[in-house]
Amino acid sequence: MSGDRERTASRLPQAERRRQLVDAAIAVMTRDGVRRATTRAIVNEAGTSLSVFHYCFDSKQELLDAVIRQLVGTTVDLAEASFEPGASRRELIRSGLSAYWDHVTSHPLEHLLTYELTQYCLRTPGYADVARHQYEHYGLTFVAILEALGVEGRVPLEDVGRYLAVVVDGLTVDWLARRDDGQAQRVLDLLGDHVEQMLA
Amino acid sequence: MSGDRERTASRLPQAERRRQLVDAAIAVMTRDGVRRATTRAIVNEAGTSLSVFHYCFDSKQELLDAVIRQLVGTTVDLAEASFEPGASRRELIRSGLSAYWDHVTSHPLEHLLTYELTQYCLRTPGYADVARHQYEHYGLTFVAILEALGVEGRVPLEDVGRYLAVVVDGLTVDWLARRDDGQAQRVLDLLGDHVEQMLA
DNA sequence: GTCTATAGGAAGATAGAC
DNA sequence: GTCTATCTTCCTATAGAC
Repeated sequence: MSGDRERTASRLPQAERRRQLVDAAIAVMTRDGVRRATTRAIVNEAGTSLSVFHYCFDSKQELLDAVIRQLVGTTVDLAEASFEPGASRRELIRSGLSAYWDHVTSHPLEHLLTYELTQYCLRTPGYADVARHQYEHYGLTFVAILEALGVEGRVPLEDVGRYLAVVVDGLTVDWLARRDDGQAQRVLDLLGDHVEQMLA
Repeated sequence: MSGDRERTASRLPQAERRRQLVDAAIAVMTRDGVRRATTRAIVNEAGTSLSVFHYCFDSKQELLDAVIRQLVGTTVDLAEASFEPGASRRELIRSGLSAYWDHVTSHPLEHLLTYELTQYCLRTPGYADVARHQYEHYGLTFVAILEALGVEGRVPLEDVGRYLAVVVDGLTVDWLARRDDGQAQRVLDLLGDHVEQMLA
């Protein structure tokens, strides 16, 4: 009897509560921004109370750590999932950039959130390394994709991958501010050209 | 008598107090981040009191408006000042990028602040247009520089300028997070190559 | 494990004397 | 114009009953 999972929306195991609160935090942060993601707003989103929160997390900082850990991996996975091997190299890079860009334009607030968290880390003592690793990952992910394609050009892949990451990142910020789809597409086309040249 | 400017560090004209408070706000925001720039921290930096603050500004939001207005122009001016006409086109673009990059690496917190303010605008209802204009300016500034150089290539200058702005912006974020001077330089070199190609 | 109630502090903004 | 003192609100975190 005592081992039964009671699904009465209360008395959940701690691990599950933590997941629930992390998801709620991400939902609030995505929708309203980091600034407005107070513990009250988060527990309200999760449908629990302040004391449940502090039963699962010692502090808000501890929740933020969990949120960042969960989110940093997401963008990397997205990039990897966007570049499916298959067609010619030229087509592959274009379709990969296109798939990635579709995600940006259809989930703008999620991408805005990653920038907010990056800056939070850059402004919070002891969190600079988190931002560093995050951006290290971005570049290395593109390098890994290029390696998986078996390409090799006159420019070191390390730099081509970084170049890709930098342009995509800069274009995302620009698009979030201006929402100019047409010019974003033209910049992506130019980027595709340049990547191809570097790999030629 | 009554018209004399008394320089006793108090009883300054309102306009001067406002400038003083805006400068103090920028100093605090640059050093400690937007999050920690409370009105108390700002008036402390300026050496005044809370009531002086609210005598000059109706609200903190009004101060923020003044701060943003003052800062948006700065980056634009910086880009324009970096690209001095003179040498050959190739040399000019490289030296311009180099001068701009010198400013980024020697004033990292100032550039970090501009990103913080952009995100603040993107997350604050009614301020989306401020971020839009800010990024509009960045691209147009590079376009104006290219036009002043008298160049004209197969790619529309509008897109080349935007491409420049996007890459420089993305690279700045990347460098703020990773501080990899060597790779930043290599990305800038690649950017120089690509710009040249677009103008060829 | 979850609840209500509250401590304790920091934020933006204001009042009124000088 | 500037001062000290205070109001109000909202935050994170805790206490203690159930």
